[in-house]
Amino acid sequence: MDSTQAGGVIAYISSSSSASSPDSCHSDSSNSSYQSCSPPHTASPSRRQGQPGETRPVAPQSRPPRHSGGKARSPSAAKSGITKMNGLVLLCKVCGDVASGFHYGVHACEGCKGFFRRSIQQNIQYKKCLKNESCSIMRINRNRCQQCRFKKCLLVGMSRDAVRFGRIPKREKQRMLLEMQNAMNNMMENSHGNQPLSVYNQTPPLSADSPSSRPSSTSPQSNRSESSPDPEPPISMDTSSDSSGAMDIGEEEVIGTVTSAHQETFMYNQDQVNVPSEAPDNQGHFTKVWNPRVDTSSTSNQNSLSSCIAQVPQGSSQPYSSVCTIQPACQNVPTATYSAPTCARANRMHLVCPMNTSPQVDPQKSGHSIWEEFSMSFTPAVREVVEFAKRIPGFRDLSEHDQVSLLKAGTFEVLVVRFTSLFDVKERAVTFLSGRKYSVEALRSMGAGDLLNSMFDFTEKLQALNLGEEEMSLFTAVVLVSADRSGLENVNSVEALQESLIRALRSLITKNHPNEIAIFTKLLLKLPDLRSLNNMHSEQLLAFKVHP
Amino acid sequence: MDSTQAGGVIAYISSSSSASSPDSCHSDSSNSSYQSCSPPHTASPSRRQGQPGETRPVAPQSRPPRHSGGKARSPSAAKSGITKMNGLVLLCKVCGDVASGFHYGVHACEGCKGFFRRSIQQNIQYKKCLKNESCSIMRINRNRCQQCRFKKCLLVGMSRDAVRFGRIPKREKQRMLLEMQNAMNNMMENSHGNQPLSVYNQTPPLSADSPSSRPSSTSPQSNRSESSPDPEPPISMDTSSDSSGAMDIGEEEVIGTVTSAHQETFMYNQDQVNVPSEAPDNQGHFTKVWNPRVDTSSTSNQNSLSSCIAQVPQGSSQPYSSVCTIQPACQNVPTATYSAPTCARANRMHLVCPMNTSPQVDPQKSGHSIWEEFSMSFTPAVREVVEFAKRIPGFRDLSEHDQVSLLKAGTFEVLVVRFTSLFDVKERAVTFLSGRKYSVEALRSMGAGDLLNSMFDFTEKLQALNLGEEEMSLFTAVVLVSADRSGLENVNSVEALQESLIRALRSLITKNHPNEIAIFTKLLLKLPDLRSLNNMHSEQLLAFKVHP
DNA sequence: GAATAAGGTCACCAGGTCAC
DNA sequence: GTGACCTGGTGACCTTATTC
Ligand SMILES: [Zn+2]
Ligand SMILES: [Zn+2]
Ligand SMILES: [Zn+2]
Ligand SMILES: [Zn+2]
Repeated sequence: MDSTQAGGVIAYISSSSSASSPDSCHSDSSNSSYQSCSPPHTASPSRRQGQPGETRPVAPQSRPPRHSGGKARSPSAAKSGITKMNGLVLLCKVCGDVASGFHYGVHACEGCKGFFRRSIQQNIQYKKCLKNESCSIMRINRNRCQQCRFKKCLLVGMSRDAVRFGRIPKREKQRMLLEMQNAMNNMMENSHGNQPLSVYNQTPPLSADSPSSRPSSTSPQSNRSESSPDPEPPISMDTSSDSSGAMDIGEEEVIGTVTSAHQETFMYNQDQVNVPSEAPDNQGHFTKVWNPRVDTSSTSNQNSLSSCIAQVPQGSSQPYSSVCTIQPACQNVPTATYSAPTCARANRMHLVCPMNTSPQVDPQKSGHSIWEEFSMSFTPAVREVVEFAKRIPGFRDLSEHDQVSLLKAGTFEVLVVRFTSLFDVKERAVTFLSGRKYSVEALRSMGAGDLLNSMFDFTEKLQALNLGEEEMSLFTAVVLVSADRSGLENVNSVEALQESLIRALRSLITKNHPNEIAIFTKLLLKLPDLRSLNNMHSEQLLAFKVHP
Repeated sequence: MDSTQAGGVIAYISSSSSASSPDSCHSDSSNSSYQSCSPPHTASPSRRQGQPGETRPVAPQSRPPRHSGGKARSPSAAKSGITKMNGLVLLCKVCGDVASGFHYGVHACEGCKGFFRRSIQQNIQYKKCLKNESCSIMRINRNRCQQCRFKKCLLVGMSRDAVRFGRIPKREKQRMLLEMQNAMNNMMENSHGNQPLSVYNQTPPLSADSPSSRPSSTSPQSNRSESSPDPEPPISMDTSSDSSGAMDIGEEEVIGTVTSAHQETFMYNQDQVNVPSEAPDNQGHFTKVWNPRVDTSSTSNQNSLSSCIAQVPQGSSQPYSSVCTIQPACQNVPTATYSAPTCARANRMHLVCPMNTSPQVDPQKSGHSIWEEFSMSFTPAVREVVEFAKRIPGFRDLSEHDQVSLLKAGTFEVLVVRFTSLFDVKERAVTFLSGRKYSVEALRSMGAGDLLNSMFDFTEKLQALNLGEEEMSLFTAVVLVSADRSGLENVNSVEALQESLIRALRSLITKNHPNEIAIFTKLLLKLPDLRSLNNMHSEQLLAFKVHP
């Protein structure tokens, strides 16, 4: 977007004038009439500060397609003054960068101002445009074609005789304000409608200007970058540093315990992706059928959870709703898909869930039975999660209520993580319970929707981190204790538990990937993604229940 | 990454020889230490003065041409200008050689700059890599595989769109310096061991020496010298040292830019909680209705938004729905509360939203008008968020679609963070638009539900971290780019952007709270909480719309 | 005197050159 | 082809002039 060319108007800035409350803005700042807080140490002597927007890039990695790189910052307006009116930041009418004032008759950035000055001072004749003399002029490409830039300057009205000296006449200021208001109102009006983007390119409200505006052109694009693309500088600071280095004794234990808990309660993991050619319906009830291995370790778990958790799978439909969907039903074949309940390819709503037996619905079955079957299919996995939770050091010390709450809220997220191995990123396919593998496209055509896509994306990114077993285990534990906390009785203890697990995870990663501590950060950033998946899932499930 | 070359910064150069200290090279005025030194005797006859190495007329002190003599630098950079800051030599991000400047968006050496230029000019198709397309690119072998070299260029972010002309903004420079120093210190401290670039430098083990020493810098940190124009005589010696590591230059800029963007686009902050006793209607359109105080500042904002974002908010109704709720309507009084729509204390559903004018509903109004009024009330704040987003370095480089998507998904979260100051944790009360403060209990009795509680909890935790303005700003930016990604066109660019912001945030926190890096982790863990709040909010909003 | 813009300065770069 | 060097800009800041 970059709206760039918008006419001159633009950007909202804040200006608070009243300073009533001292507190926050500590910065010094101040000049009243201008904006609010200013940057902290501004030392600059005589300038007003305010930094304009600059944009800078920094982009980490790039993707080749469009050059990734980065974009660049916006230059102008640096700190000096940016012109604004009541909080509005004006943009350069030529290139869309932040304007530094009213130059040669139009609001323009320092760059365009200088460019225009030079152009008229020395009677420069720029060399001909290499294209059609209609290059778009935006901040990032304004230096690519002088002829077109100059043309644009003239087009928007820059002229030596359009200069205005001295302070802005009050009257004019008022008029401007008014215009802006109108523009804004318009904006809002249309905004009622919906189409997001369309509006986007349309014009600038602002009056007159924007002559040239073509649609704006070209494309937005590009990405930024500047500096740091790399995955992380060798040393660098970072999170890990805080720990002093050495790993805490307790941490080792936590790591070990969590890891074995994970391994012993997770049977659907990678190695089993050997498609079992057949494996017809497997579950009868659930347990018995689904997996032999449950026994030993899994089965026996009942302890504290048993009481609590036992209920999870069983009781209120709630548990299901919060947890359910994802799940491969049988031990070797995970499944995965997801579709919007609304799809109804098959003439009937159907949850194309990755953990389902199959993405298709048997038209014969009644809605109720489908739902039931579906619910049961993931029960085993849910139980595994519960078992896993119980073995997380400290988890059982939480109140039963909180244990249940966390499980209700977090099981789905844990399952998503656990089933990472079930998604074949390379082939972009997912294996279902039936043992069949379906390509994402196929699933989409069957009605799978956003959730599936999102899960795929998530899985892909997670797999890309190439975590080891221990890391996966710890991460899984973190995911669980980081589940939604609303309704918890004792948030603090959960937080404490979370902290210890996080610490262990960090140490582990620091140890295993000394040069890529960013992995830790990336993992933490997966948490919000999981939360989103959880929500999408809940919504679909709800819809599914309503319209089976 | 391979080579690791630290991200750009780094290597201290030794110039022992006396000659000039790097500083000396500096030019006058700014003392910033970043400059480029140029070759000694410049042979070129006619140049404009400003050339590097030369003495400039005006400058207070002329800098003697430093000349090479003694420095031993590695290869390239010989005489030409090497960019350095206080003795730190920047390295090419592609090959690790000494960088000659910031080219195509990244610090690069002359070789890589030229190589990249040729690559993009003629649309060169290099022949396929003979190995795995993963050749490491270092100074000594950079010419061995063109395909991989070009790939590396793109990877580190070189792009025509990332070009930056003109001088480096002072403020950024300063920041950069500071960070470098810090980074260096850190590096020294912890790492003994690794030294990436060791190669280049000789090294000094560093320590203590003050590298840059001299006027400014002696110690790591601090001091910016803003004004002093180089008090120092040209000579001196300097620095040598090595090191590496370090923060990327871009980070400083990112921090500065985001911080000012935040400050300048946030008017509802703290200080304004002064209740405006009156403030009659000022605006004529919606504005008028919703809140008197909107006037001036708020009203006028149309600009940028209008153009750019105008579009953002506008499009689908979505924006509102996804964003809406939280908001103080007027510029000085924030409001905040939230209730479950389901409550219906007043006999009618009502969204007790913190950003609403009041927790109560006027029984006279129609559901529709209430909804409308409500929607409008937060318009200004939403607009501010949009404006803020636009100024996040790199945000505008995303596709329009993705910009809109992120804003739709993340505005609510950003607002929750922004309005942290509106919640009075001590008294457990929230101020509404009307200027009245309501205790949580009162709100609950009016129907506020879980969302309010959760928001309160969130706010409390966030406030407890005691973040400074810069940190809050960066965090806010991170929140936005970490919004739900489903539906994005180009997840990778968003991710890259997120990474750069995260990196900046981490550096900032590391700098400000060297002993509490856990703060960084805690902040990241706030993201899933925000996601949950967002979902609760959406649900309520949906319910509200369905049953106004 | 404060605000505000034209112009000047000069730190910095994209590109072009041309010995290797 | 490569990359050290130049040339021709570019634009962040600053100084000076003008107007309210
Ligand atoms: Zn411009
Ligand atoms: Zn052109
Ligand atoms: Zn290089
Ligand atoms: Zn190669």
